[in-house]
Amino acid sequence: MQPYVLVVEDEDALATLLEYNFQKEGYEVGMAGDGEEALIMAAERTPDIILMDWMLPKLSGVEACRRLRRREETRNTPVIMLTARGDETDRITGLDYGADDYMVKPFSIPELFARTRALLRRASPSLLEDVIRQGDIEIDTKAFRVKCGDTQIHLGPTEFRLLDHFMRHPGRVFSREQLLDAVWGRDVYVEARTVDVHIGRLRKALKKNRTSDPIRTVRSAGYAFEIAA
Amino acid sequence: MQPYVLVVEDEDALATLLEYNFQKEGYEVGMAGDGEEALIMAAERTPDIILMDWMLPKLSGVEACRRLRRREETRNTPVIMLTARGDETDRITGLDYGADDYMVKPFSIPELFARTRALLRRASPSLLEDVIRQGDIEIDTKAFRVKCGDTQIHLGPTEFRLLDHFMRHPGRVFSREQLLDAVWGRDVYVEARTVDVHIGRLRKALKKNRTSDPIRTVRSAGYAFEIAA
DNA sequence: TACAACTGTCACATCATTGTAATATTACTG
DNA sequence: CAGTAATATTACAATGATGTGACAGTTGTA
Repeated sequence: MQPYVLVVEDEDALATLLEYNFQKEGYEVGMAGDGEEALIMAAERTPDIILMDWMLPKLSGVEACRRLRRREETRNTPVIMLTARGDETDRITGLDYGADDYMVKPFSIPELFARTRALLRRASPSLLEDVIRQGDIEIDTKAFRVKCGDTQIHLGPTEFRLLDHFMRHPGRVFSREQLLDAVWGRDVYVEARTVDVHIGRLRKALKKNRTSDPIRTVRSAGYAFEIAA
Repeated sequence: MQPYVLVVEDEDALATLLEYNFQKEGYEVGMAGDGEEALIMAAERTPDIILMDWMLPKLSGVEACRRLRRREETRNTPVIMLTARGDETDRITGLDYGADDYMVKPFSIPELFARTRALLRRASPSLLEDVIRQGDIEIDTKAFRVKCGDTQIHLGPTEFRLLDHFMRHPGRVFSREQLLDAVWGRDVYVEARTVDVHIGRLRKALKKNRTSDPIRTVRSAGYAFEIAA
């Protein structure tokens, strides 16, 4: 689905500019104003990529970066540093503080997009993919279409997101709670059993054009998506 | 048709920037990192235009350019040279090495677009055609005319721009907000639901001469344009 | 000024989607 | 094989999103 970018920037004008542009570009955007907040937000929901100011209140960008690297979930999350001209340029260019790329302010937004995409492509290619295929099932996230074999099938929004999530993580088992988080959203209060119903709806929709069921029920654990080999 | 542009640039940052911007502008983009690769890629698929760095590994831009000129397919392919300030400026201005235009880094992307279009217009005008066709629907963006089958139909300005935007991005789903941005303009304050009304008007106008509705409603996501296959 | 074309907004009808609870079915345990 | 826990299925009411007609304001033109 949409990549989730965490923007850590204390300067309001730039923060708003980045938020606006990344949203427009189709990213989900989280905003943090200082290093501590950044760590908290990154813990709540692992970002797909992080843009971090070099100079931050409370906890500098470099230090925040280091701490992110110590956590399992964010160990490999790409980080782009945003630096003002002159911020210890030597060390920055060395990229030896744990960031994956850096940009010197003022920078061009398109170039930032370009680098963001480059890093995302490396770290989680499936996020940038518009068309995902698993066996004979294919979804186009730009066109919101699902093909099973060579016939289109129709899914409701929730079923579509559910299938999208499954197809980006084939084989992996997700608990109902994980699915609620990933597909419904963090702050949505919905019964866990509701997942069953949507799984059922998705299965029904897919069943029309195929014999085998690509969704495996893992008793007392959750569900997984896999195309029989 | 999308023009196919071959970008030959070894500096990663610039290469990515160019790739990104040209894709965004609606070009198909091929990337090569040095002169040899450029020749191979140009042989595989003849580009409509080439952007070539002056200084390249293995085979300089000038030499690559000469060799392209020797091949039948690429003899008349326009080439824009990208030069760093100071790269033998005298000769470059002479354009006696076979390129059709040149730009000195750092250059502005919009200007590069402008020159690219200018060269394309000269070399293969049909690529910049003002007429867009999808199935039996055809619009002439210069003359502001719309044909459905072989009868003219009349659209208001907003509906025309809406259709124009849809036809340039067939299949893709746009949210109301994206449509407002693209069709109404970024800083126009208009209710999102207004899009619905114009979609309705566009549908009504198109319906007169065709049975199927080319605009697909994607619930909770937006609208997409597509001609049934 | 009167008129026509166009636009944006609202109100209301309609329909798809959703979450839940109730019920049926299945898989595991001993 | 019975008993139990977990999952599947169904039905349904509430919700939310979309389609549509009407209307008033605007603009440009005869």
